[in-house]
Amino acid sequence: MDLGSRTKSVSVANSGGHVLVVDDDEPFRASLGRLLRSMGLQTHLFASIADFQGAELPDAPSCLVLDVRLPGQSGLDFQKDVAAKGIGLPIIFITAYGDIPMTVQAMKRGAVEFLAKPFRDQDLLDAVNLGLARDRARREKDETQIALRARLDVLTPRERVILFEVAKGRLNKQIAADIGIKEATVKVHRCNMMRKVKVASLAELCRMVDKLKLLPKDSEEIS
Amino acid sequence: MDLGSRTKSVSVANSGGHVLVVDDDEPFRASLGRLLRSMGLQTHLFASIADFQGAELPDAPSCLVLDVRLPGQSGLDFQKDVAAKGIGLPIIFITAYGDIPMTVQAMKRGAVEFLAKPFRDQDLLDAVNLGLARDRARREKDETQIALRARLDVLTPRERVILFEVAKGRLNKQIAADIGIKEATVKVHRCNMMRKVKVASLAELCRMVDKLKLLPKDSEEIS
DNA sequence: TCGGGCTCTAAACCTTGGTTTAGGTAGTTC
DNA sequence: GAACTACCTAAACCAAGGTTTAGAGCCCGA
Repeated sequence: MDLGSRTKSVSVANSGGHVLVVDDDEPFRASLGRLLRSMGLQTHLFASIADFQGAELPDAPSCLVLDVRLPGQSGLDFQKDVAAKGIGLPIIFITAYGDIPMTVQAMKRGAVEFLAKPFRDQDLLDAVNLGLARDRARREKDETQIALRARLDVLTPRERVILFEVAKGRLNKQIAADIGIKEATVKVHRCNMMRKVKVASLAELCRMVDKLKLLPKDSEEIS
Repeated sequence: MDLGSRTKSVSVANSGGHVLVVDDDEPFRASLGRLLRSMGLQTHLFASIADFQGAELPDAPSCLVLDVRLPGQSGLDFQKDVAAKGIGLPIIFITAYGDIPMTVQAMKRGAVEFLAKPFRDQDLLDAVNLGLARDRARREKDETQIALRARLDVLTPRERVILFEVAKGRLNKQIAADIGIKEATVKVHRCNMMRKVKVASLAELCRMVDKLKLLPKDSEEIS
């Protein structure tokens, strides 16, 4: 990336977002910050991973622009840590001294982009857009999951049991026999459960439960 | 990869599979073939993409080992073609003259691995195993889809309509009003439909339909 | 053109689900 | 300990789903 001489011919298509930059090269970092801010993005600049870790993550769609070679921990190791911590922050790597194995490793672990310096401004902005789009999707999914769990939280233990049995397609009388109560009672629990989780049909209930179950799953689109 | 001097210390963990190698370097190609065959894999060696395209794809879990730089079409362009044709064959790239943008592009498009020559035999075998595993999963998914479609094929038009309405959670009487027939008739179609698609409960039906719907979707696991 | 097969239609009958009402028990608060 | 709350239990009644049987229309090959 050439410092200075930013042109307005580049474009972003997102509706705001935060970009977290970790790079120990101050002039480069500042230049990157100017570019990103000029596109209406909010920037958070860090000189090291330690600095980054000390900071609070914005509660908004974000992505991380990370130099591979950093003092202390390498960017690739940090990527692994971030993934292990369950923080699904999309990462864009930039590097002056990259090689192919490094690139492959980063991409395999889900990096959005791996850019070798020097790169075109637009390439970075495209990557940032893609990263922010992914983070938006991830955040949406997380929120959906939280909302689903909230709906389950209002259920009593019995109702919860019956929810899962019903979602499996078992009959009231089968459920009743399993847990040793009368079918009439199962019906009551079932009715209350359906009201509490706010579903009108068995079909809706099944879809709700299935969405809930595939929590660990995460489908990635390839551009 | 060093020609000759193959050791048995390398390992594969798959239960057979086909590896399609496209590389214009004959000695290298042959050496690769020996390595793969020594691990119990079936090999198909091609000197060019044209040769590969003339051949028939094995109807078994397979993966493609592709030199990036080939006479005529480049390996990367070929990857795009293969993907566009809907052939989900996992691709492992090998190259002597790779760079980072090339690597990133290949990985973004779903390549299993991108190996720079020289590489360790085990790295290639690991990649082949991963590729074969992915292809096995893909083939299984395809087969599931075909089986699901076969179950729908035995339905009459009316039954098909009612299947989707029922799976949406609509009541018999609502369906009846929509399509202008008596509720009694809907019940009959519904009953026949459930028997034909071999599901015992509405829950099963919903899951069947939902699996069917996410045909274009393909979740990729990151290693 | 006549039977045979397939589809759509529908009524009758039975099973299952859904809702209301209500009693019982345990824990909590005042 | 009385009142309150939350939960589990269950019967009674009504609504919806499931199954069987059967007739009407249609196309096709004998």
